[in-house]
Amino acid sequence: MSTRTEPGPRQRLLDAAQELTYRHGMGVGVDALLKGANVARRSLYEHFGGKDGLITEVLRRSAAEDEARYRQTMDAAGPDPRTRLLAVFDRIGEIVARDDYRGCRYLAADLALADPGHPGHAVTREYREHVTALFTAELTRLGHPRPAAAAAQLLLLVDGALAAGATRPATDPAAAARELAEQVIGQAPGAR
Amino acid sequence: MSTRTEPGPRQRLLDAAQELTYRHGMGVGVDALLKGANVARRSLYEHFGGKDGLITEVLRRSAAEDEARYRQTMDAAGPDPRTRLLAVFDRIGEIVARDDYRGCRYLAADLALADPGHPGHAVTREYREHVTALFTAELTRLGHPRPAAAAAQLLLLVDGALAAGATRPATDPAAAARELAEQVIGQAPGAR
DNA sequence: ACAGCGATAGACCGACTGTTCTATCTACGA
DNA sequence: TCGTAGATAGAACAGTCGGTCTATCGCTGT
Repeated sequence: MSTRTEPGPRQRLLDAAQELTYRHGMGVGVDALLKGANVARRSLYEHFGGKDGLITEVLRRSAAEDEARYRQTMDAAGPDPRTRLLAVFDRIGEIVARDDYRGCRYLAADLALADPGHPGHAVTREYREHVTALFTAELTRLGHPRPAAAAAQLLLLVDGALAAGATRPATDPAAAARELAEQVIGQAPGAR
Repeated sequence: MSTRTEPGPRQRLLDAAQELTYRHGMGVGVDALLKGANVARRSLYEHFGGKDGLITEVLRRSAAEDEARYRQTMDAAGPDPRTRLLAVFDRIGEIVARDDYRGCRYLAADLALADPGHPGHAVTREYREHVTALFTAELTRLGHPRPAAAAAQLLLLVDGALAAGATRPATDPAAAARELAEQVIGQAPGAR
């Protein structure tokens, strides 16, 4: 088994690609990825079969990370579903406020990957389903009359906040989304 | 002056680029644009100075068209500001339902045009300001207590609906956004 | 009739795309 | 100690990118 050693080429490649594809879009050149990871050209094709394979793997890893972040954000907010859901929007507020925020990686990927058959699309689709399921679970626990529909509305607010955060960050879109989220959640029986 | 004649190379180029950049993203090649417009290579550089110039001009024209469409959608909905604003979301519902819908052109442009100094960004920014102003005007007429903030929320809902429409059209995101828009608008004194 | 202008077709450019290849180096296990 | 696997550097591939250039065609106004 791997004794804790310095990250191998595969790991370095994923790290570099994760950052570079976000910062400069999916159009970054292979050369830039290799230089960023300090990795030989051959290693890329050995480990991922090509640029598309690398991108897909990056999306997969990012999705897993972000999904985990959603969970831990909600867990850190305590047991109340209402608080847990609103914490997501507070978190988004922090994210879009960072000056290195460049928009939602998954939306950008879907818009940039022209080929509808690109395996990356399946990853982003699944990611959104997982997040929706996360929301739905909280809303169900809350006794919301339409948990699925409300979860879709929350995801729409997330999308909107992330998009608005990329194009007009000064307007604090996460706060605006949070207000609306309160109303979505507030339809539950225990509403104040 | 120009007697009504067949559209010249400049017009053809704009038309073709408007469609191709939307369908295939900003990454479409110059050759594809030329072939799509049936125009000589030289004409592009004569009229627009290069691909970036063409793209910027396409964004400018699209923005003017879409802004006009917002106005006419609202005008067709009658004089009541509430009805006029909600009509926007009904219209968005039709747009995202079309099977050739490929997402919001302006968001895609901002995400794809990596260089923050690209003149296209100024166009999209101005476009969003105009639409926001349109919303603000209606909300003000309605006596909304926070017309600017509410307009920002409506634009966030528009962004969210357009983004969701691109990634999961089956969920009827425009309807979900419309519900929330009603609540935004409903904060005005004349609320039912 | 002819000059001039706008458009056309298409060769050509260097730079860069993703990919394949050879050759060399290094570390680990038998 | 030697062989092998994995990594390295880098040449080379065909293809495409955006952009420049030459040459020719066709229309218009004088």
